Amino acid sequence: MSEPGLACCTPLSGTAMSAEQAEQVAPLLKALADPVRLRLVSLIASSASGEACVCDLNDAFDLTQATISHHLKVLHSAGILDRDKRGVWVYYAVRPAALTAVATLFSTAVPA
Amino acid sequence: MSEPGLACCTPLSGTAMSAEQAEQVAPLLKALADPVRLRLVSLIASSASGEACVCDLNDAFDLTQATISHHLKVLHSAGILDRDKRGVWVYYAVRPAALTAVATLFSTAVPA
DNA sequence: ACAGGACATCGACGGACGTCGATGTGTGAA
DNA sequence: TTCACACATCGACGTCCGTCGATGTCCTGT
Repeated sequence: MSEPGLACCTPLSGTAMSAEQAEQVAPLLKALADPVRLRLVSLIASSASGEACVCDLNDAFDLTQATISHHLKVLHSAGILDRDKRGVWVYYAVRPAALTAVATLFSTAVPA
Repeated sequence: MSEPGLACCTPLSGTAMSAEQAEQVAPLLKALADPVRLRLVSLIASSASGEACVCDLNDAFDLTQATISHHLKVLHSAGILDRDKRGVWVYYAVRPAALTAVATLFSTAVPA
């Protein structure tokens, strides 16, 4: 780490994101930072009923059912998807609060 | 992959995100899906002049200068940060288009 | 009770990621 | 020219991630 001998530029004024806040938001972004999971969320969100069962999601990808189940588990654990077992089938729905949280984060981050 | 023998639910109507679009947006989110990089962007964005030099950013973390330089390179390669070498020091600035792209992505993804 | 289907879990594999110490590169001052 | 400094790059290490095949669990007909 460099010593604070001389000031070369502005001292980063204003209230930036705290370390705790960053550690809290990063997992949410990490869950979305995957092409497959991004398409999964998009597919579910663009569905007419706002939800989708795993059987349809499986057919939309050239991936194993185990892999899709894994991705859905990641999205569910991150609080992005709601899980609802109805009989034999399992329906996933997008939790709007999670996505709007990300949207507001980046819309308020840049004041321009 | 399951055979489309019987329709169990809605066929995922509406225009969802394409595979190419997902492959294009995912790296941008992956670059932001890290607590350190999130704080870096936040620090630069909340700076009074809208930019920050690496020397100040180094002091804000308990990490090696090599690690900070690596994170800045990732953010720069993803098109999130602009790099401007001015004499001995290097200044990084947030590219607003990248952040607003993410914001609009998630604000339009959920129609509610 | 039994069989079959829908989905989750497990264990394993290859590759990518975050971090570090060491070294390289370019700039300004003495 | 020589030195010190700011920053980038390199090589290496441990860990996490995406994907798979195999297996387990739960539900529903028959």
